[in-house]
Amino acid sequence: MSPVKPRQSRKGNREKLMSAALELLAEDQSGLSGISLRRITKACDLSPPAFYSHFASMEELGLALVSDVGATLRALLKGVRDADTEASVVAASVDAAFSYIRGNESLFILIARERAGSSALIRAAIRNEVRQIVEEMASDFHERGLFERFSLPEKKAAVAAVVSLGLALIPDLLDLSRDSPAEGDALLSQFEYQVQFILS
Amino acid sequence: MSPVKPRQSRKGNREKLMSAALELLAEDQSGLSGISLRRITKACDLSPPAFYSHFASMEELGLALVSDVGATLRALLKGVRDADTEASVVAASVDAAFSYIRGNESLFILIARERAGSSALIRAAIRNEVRQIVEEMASDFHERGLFERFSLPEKKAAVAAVVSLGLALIPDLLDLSRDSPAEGDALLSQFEYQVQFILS
DNA sequence: TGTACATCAGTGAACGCGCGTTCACTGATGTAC
DNA sequence: TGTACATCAGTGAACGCGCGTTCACTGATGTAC
Repeated sequence: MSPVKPRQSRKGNREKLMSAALELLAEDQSGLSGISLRRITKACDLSPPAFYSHFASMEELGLALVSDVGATLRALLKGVRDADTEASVVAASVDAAFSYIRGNESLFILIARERAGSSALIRAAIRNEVRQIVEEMASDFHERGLFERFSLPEKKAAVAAVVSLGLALIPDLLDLSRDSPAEGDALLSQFEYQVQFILS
Repeated sequence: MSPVKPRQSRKGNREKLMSAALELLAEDQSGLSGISLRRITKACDLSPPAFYSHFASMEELGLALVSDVGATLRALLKGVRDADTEASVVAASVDAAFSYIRGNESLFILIARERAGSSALIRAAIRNEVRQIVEEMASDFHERGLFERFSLPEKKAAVAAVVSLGLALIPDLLDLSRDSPAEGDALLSQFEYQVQFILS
């Protein structure tokens, strides 16, 4: 009966802010520049100024999110690369990446959207994460003698192409499969064609 | 000496609004959701409410811009397809598209950014323009007997891949070549590799 | 273990700002007579 | 050609709103004694 006193807790609020931002990002479909500091703090039951105890700006929060996603995705892809025929590596990577995407849509909405988004710093951070993933995969293939018909720079170009196509696929996939799963499937099978073309 | 009376002119203001929006979009790098109705009208020496004489909302202006860019680009690519060997068609299309991009950066910043942007309607419109371009090019190749090792759906997938990679290239190219032309060139030559891979 | 203290993540109130949108209006433009 | 008129793209003033950010402050938390 007494009015609820919201009792300030001081643990894990940085993480709460980050995941609230991700949720808002997915709910709205507005990009980082469309969700406000005030909405994020409200979603965490914090006062607006509390934000500044953890981040100097929304951009800094965005950078933190990008670095999280990059680390997670890199770990995921590394784990999947123990297959040792070309076909199985490709299939496993694509499968893993996409099932992860399905389960963590909001992370990828962030990446896909901010890759061409409004903050130059965030664009650069995403570019770096992607480049890192591409370099790791290409070197890995190189060392393990896969795709030997490609030189190392060719391997990088090929992996970069697949990753870029995959990223570009995300917004379309989310949009289309919302009201027509069939169109989503068509998109996916077109993607499979494209991967085949690239990896000869 | 007398204070300038801004004399309302009633001609071509719709177009002025559209090109002011494009300019702001390129100056800022903030996406459609980052430029305001008020800034657009101010750039045209119009009062804010004048906007509503031409568009019901910013989104409607965005749709008009997308349709303009699509029409222009389609015309451009059609003009370039009279080359009749595979290599020359590819080279001419890539050249034409990229020199056009260099000269009309703001149009492509719009497309590249709003492709994954905040308005579902605009994303759908861009998807349609891109799809149309892809279909036209693929059918055209088909009729003229180019790339016969590909079936029609394969041709579409291949063209779609090239276009998608090209669009994804734009923000990176603009960002990187700003302070390091060398990196921009590296990106372009990687793109050439990728086009070769896809078209076997 | 208990107490004093420093730290610093939290608070609410307040600010000025630019925003989209409405309203009643004005006067330039093109058309009909 | 000149005049009366309808249309409708323009105007300035006003609105309420959510925003980021500042400020002086409070009180939970962990550490040193």
